[in-house]
Amino acid sequence: MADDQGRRAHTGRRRNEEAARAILRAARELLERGDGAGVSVDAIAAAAGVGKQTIYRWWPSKSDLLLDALVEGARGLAPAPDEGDLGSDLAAFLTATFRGARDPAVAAALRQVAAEAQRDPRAAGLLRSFTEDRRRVLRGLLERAAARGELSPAADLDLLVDQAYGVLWYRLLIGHAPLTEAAAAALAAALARQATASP
Amino acid sequence: MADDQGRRAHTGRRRNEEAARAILRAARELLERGDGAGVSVDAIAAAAGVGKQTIYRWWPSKSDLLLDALVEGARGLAPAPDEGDLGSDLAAFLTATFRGARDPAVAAALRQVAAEAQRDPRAAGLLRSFTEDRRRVLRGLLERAAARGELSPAADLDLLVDQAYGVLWYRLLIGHAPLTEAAAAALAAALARQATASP
Amino acid sequence: MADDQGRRAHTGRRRNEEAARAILRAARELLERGDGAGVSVDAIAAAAGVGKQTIYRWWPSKSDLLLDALVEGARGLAPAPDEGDLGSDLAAFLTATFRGARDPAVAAALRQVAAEAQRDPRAAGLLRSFTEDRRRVLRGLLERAAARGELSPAADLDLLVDQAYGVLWYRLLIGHAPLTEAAAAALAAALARQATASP
Amino acid sequence: MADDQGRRAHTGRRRNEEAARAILRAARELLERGDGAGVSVDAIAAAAGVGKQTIYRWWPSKSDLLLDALVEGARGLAPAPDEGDLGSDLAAFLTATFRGARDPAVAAALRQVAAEAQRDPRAAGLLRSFTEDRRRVLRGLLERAAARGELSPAADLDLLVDQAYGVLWYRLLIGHAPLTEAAAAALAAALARQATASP
DNA sequence: CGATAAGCGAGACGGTACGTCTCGTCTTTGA
DNA sequence: TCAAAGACGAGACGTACCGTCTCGCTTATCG
Repeated sequence: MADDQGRRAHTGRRRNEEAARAILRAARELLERGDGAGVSVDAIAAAAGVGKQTIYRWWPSKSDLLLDALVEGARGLAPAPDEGDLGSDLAAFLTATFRGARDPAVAAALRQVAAEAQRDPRAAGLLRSFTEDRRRVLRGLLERAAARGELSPAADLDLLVDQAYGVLWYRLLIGHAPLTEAAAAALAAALARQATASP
Repeated sequence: MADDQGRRAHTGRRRNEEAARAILRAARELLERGDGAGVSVDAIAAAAGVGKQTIYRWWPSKSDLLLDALVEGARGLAPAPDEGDLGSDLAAFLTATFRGARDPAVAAALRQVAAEAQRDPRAAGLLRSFTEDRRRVLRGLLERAAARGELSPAADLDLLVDQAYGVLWYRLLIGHAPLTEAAAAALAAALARQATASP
Repeated sequence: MADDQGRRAHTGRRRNEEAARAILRAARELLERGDGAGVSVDAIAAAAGVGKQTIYRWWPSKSDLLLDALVEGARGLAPAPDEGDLGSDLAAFLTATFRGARDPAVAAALRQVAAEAQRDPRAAGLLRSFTEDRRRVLRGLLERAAARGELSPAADLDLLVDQAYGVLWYRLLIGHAPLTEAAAAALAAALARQATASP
Repeated sequence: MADDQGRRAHTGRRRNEEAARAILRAARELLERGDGAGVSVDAIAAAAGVGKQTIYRWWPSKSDLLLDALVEGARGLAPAPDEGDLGSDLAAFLTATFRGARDPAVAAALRQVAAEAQRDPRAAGLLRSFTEDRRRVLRGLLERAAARGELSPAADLDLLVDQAYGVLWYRLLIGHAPLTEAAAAALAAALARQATASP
């Protein structure tokens, strides 16, 4: 399906990065296409023109692959702006983050990985470290605002982070409301108000 | 596994409520026991001493069963207090809600159902309506506070609800932090501050 | 309501003999068709319109299935004649036996099972007991001749059996010469001569 | 596994005979060790401390390698004696042949190659020419006896050869009886009797 | 004597088949 | 007359091999 014209060149005993890329691309395409249908490893392998073992050589399980496909898609999504103002920084960050998660392939991958994580401890670990990383970025943004004295002393940074990503995941997984930019802006404003309000 | 001593009595052509209860009980036990291992319908049927068809007679799919097991466990958890004060109402509600979701069987069921919902549209619908119901309760609480004039005109009730349940689900599914009562209280205070702060 | 040509009727909790028959039939057809190509379980399942698990429910491994397909095909091949004369009894038996083994499906099954038996101890056991059974029939024929005093006292019945089946298997597996009826007759005559010759 | 002390010296652009020998040795060791388990090319390569390609450079397929390992082991086993007497010549030849095939590595190789031959036409061809060669030796022995006038005019030389090797292969592949020297002697005597008996 | 040719260990690659697992549907049979 | 028992079709999972390919190295041979 992916690259029909021309076989991939072998790379001998070295990992074939092109094959790895084809796998990730196929994974993302299938995630995007099949709406939550559940993507099979066989399908990914076939779409990438790859033996199944080549997938399992580099990714210990389907979850790892999906997470990588997701990270690939989410690359560069969260630059963590620093404009000197909590409100605008938050708005910029959450808007970008929501926009990234709105990408169909990214959204599908996030959802599938989250689903795997509920069954497979290994997937849970992967997802945990992925989210940990994202949390740290947002927390850094908040810490800079705190250092500038913008936040009320009562503000709980971790709880703020939980609220921001909580809304994201909640909407993503339940699907009761879209991840619009307006929603991101409203959430940013609300969190800024909460963080600056005196107790 | 479940009811060793004594066979269940047949009830003729009427639904055997005792069997249904045994199924739910077995489901909850397996959810609780198998830490995220993924519970199979066959396992539930065997544990309940029940034919698989008896399960599918009353629940159209595994997700429906798990959701019922969950609701069974969560029964009465959300009384939506009305004490006349936003802060204490929110604290009471969130504390009770977090406590309910902390129950191992309830947590496991929520996680499994959420996982199913990412693949199966039917499960997604079920989860959606389940959460919709919970959202409505919390929104009612907020609306009453608004009617009492406690909220800033800028407060976005739906967004507040998303923040509250977002934190719950986010912690539940990612597992980076526990659903303690302290967390519930802190969240309640933060949301109250946000809702009452002037823009 | 075993309706339209094609679908098999379910048999509920009982083994579906029709499905088993379809599996054996498909196995024999594929054995016959694919000249030694090696028949896959998936192919058999697909050809029989059956889930793979249904095969593995009744046959613990591919070898068992192939052996059954073979026995099915070889049914009634070895009536062990008793006409009161060693020469004609042997000729009749070997001719019938060779004719049976000349059937493409039977030959293919024999060869495949023999191949499996060289790797898989379980298959080896199966093949052993299959051949044991055939040996016993031929040995009975020889014993009756011995009881009639037709054999030299020096005749070694087991060795005669080994010679007869040895030629069969040797030709079958190496393929250097066909299992013609003339060959069976010549072998019968040679063995009779050997068995009756005085040391 | 094979050569622990010291790496093999490179031979530059010349074929490294030592590597070839290590491969054959590893193959024979694994055949002997793994009781019918089925020896993989990867395992042989690893045991010989050799790249897989080095195997495929010199042997076009696994069967070729196994057959070579076998021939290596069976070297000099079949001198085709000529003592001027059918009985003793046959006994000497069959005893030596059975003894050779009793060697665990030789037996395993013969069995594995025979197994391959049932699936792979190339392996079938190899096995065929290997057996053809052995047949010719035994047939030569018989022809000399015939030239000496020892055989009955009714004797069918090819059928005698088939019986001798048939018993060998039959016992080897089915495993119902061992390839003892006593069996070889008995077989030789029986075949001599058959060949000399008047019709 | 330096360039070149080939063998070598290593191991990734595309493929095929294996045997296991679970889902949701179906029918029989035991109480 | 139900419901337990469990077989069934479907299809994904992760593993084991096969025979091919390329890399980076080493050594003999040839210009």
